[in-house]
Amino acid sequence: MGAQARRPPPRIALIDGNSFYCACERVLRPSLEGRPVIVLSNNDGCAIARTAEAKALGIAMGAPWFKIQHLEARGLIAISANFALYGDMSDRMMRVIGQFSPAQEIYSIDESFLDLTGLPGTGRDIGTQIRHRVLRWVGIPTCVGIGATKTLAKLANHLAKSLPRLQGVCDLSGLGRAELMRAIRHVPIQDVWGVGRKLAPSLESSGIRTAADLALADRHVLRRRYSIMLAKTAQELCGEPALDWEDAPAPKQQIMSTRSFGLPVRELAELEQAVSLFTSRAAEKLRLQHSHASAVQVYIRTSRFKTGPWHADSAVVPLDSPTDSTPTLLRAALSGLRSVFRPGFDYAKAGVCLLDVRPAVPIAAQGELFDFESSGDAARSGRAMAVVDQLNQRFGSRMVQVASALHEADARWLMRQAHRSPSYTTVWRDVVEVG
DNA sequence: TCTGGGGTCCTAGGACCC
DNA sequence: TCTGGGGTCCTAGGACCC
Repeated sequence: MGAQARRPPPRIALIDGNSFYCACERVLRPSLEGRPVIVLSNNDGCAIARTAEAKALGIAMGAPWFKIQHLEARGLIAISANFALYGDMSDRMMRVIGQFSPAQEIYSIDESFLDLTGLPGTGRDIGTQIRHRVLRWVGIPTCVGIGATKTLAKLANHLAKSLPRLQGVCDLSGLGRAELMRAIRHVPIQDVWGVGRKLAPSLESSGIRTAADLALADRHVLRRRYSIMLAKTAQELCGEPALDWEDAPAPKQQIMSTRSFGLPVRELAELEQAVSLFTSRAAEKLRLQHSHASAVQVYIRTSRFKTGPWHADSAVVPLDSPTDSTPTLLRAALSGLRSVFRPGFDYAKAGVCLLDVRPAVPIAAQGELFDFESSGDAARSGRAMAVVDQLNQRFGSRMVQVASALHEADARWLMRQAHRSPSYTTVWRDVVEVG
């Protein structure tokens, strides 16, 4: 028990970028500093990131662009999303954060957990150092929340963001139970990680209105009336870990590629083009993680927002054996598409989802026993796919495509990106000019 | 004209078996 | 043939996350 008692208390940090996508744009265009900026989703549909100045204009997360466009007159700057840039900036930021601890879990493009347990220095000191280094080396402003569990780290991060006097760092680790409850008793229940827009009203009607209320609620009742996840959240809010630590990202179990269209699509031929492109993108992701899929799902749908004839359907096409071959996946996707397509509708969106994704096993160990001929095909197909992926990586992502996807420039269904900024860090011809 | 995309996990319910 | 219970597996759908 003696050794046990001296073990340092758990200390988990959550570091995330403030208005991350906007911050990435600002790194390369310093003139955006101090101005209201938003980043628009694919298709310039809605706001998916907002600077503090944009929030001050009253712009909500997810606000449709056509409803807020008039704010351009008041200085609002809108930028079409550039996910290649954000991914690149994310890699740099995560590497710098990873210098502070050997145990890092990258949770999303702009969020990273870091295990600070046993490291020298107070949480506040380490958090402040992280913020300064990321800002100086990468140019991204961050906030740091620290707690005994992941859920408390998330909550502390939320406090660090909302209380200016904390200067971007909030450390809830090392607090006694009573102090901890005092610290979280003003946090509304809907701000707790794992409580969303459906759960919040339901909990409120049972008298659970704050994070502290949830922490103190009866876990058996939570388990019975809601779910095991909510019971775990309550446990974590008390400082008792209930969620696992994931050092390496688990391979995806499903892989999607889907887009809304820039213009309504009526013709099967155009949908085939789009579905072909989505399938080849998804297949690339599949091969990147060295996996095979056993089924392909295709879906199409008309607009959720327009009145008029409505149609949405999806089909799952099982494959004879798991594969990563674009042509095989494509045949399945297109047959699925033909089975759900109905003429006479204005389709607004389509998507492809690879299902039952598992790590690839050696060709000899899969498929039909004694099926030498198809094994040979699989080997040839594997080599061809590797060449296609190499060419695409080297010369640009659409260099080599299945013929039915055609050239993007010919596709009228492609998304709008009216506010696109150059891909400074990822495309040579866009490398920033000094001026 | 104009409302994102990509994921995970849990649960309920049905099919099937003994 | 009917009834019942217990168990597993699978799938669809919901809720949540960023």
